[in-house]
Amino acid sequence: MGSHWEDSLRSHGHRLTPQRRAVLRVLCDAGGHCTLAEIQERLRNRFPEIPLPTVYRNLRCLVDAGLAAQTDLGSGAHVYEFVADKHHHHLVCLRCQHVIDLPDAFLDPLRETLKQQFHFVPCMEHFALFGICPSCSGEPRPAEKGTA
Amino acid sequence: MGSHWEDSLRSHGHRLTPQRRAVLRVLCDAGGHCTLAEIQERLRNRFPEIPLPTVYRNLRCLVDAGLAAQTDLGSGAHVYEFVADKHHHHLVCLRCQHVIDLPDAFLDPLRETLKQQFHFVPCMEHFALFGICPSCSGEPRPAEKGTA
DNA sequence: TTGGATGCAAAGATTTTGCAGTTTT
DNA sequence: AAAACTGCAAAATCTTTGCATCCAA
Repeated sequence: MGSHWEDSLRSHGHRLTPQRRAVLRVLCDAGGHCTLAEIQERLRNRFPEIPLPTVYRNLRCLVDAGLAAQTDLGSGAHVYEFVADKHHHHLVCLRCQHVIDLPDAFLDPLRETLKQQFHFVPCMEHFALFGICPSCSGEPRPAEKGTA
Repeated sequence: MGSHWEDSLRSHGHRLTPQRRAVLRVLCDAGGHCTLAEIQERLRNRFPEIPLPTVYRNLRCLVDAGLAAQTDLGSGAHVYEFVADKHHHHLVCLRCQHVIDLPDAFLDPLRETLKQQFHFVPCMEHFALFGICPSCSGEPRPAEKGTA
C-alpha cells in the first residue's frame, strides 16, 4: 500500500525487497548516524549473514530516493541517517522567492565540524539559507529517472 | 620571519621543513579544493618523488594548526583547502555573547551538498550561527536556556 | 517475462602506520 | 642531544564492481 517511502522508492525505479525494507527500518529506528557496518550489525536479527555490499547498495537506493542522507563526519567511514520530512529548513531563492525544503540531516556535517573543531554546539532549529535556485541559475535539473 | 602561519605551526609543536612549506604553498596557491593526489601532483616541480604519506602527514599538521581544512565533498577522496583568515563567519554564543570566528572553508561541505543535491547555490557572505560556546557548555545553567 | 536485487567473491581506492635514517630546534 | 620529519614499504579500511542466480512487478 502506498506508504510515502514506498512511493519514493518505486518512483525512482527501485523495488521493495525484504532486505531493503529492513535497512530502512533499522535506519529509522536507530534515530541517528550509522555506519555501513553498524547497520549490518543491527540487521543481524532478521538477516544474520547479510553481506556488506547488499547493505551498501540498499543504502544507495535509499539515498537516491531521498529517504536517507549520507555524510562524512570525519570518522573514516561514511554515516547514514534516516531523512524524516518533519524537521526541515528552507532554501530561499533570492530571485524568484521559491522555497526548497532542506531536511535537517543535511546540516549534520556542519554540526559535527563545529562540535569537533570549535567545541561549539549550534542551535539550528529555525534555519534559512538564501541563494539561487536551479530554475534561476539556468542549470539543468538533477537527473531524475523514472519520474512520471 | 615570524609569519602568522609559522607561529601557528610552531605553537602546535610542528616544525618547518621544506616539504611542509611547499605543501602549504601549493594549497595556498591552488585557491580551492585539492585532493591528496592533486597536491602531490602540484608538488612535482620542487619534489618530483615526494611520497603520498609525507603529503598526508603534512596536511594533518596544517589542519591541526588551523591552516587548512579537510572536508568530504562526496568524491571518494577528502579534499583540503587553505584556510585564510580573511573571510570568516561568526559563531555567537547565546549565553555569554562570545564570538568565535569560523573560517569560510568550513562551510564548503554544506555548499557542495546543496549544489549537488538541490542544485541550489547559496549566498553565505554574511553568516552567523547561534549556539553554545565551549565555556558555557562546560558550565550547564538550567535556569537560562538558549532561545533560538 | 523483464529488469532489478541478492550473495559471494574479489578488486579498487584511499587512508594510515612502522621503521631506519635525517633534519630541525 | 632530543624530538620531529622524511622516504620507503606495507598494511588496514572502507568502498565498489562482476557475475550467476533469484525475486518483485
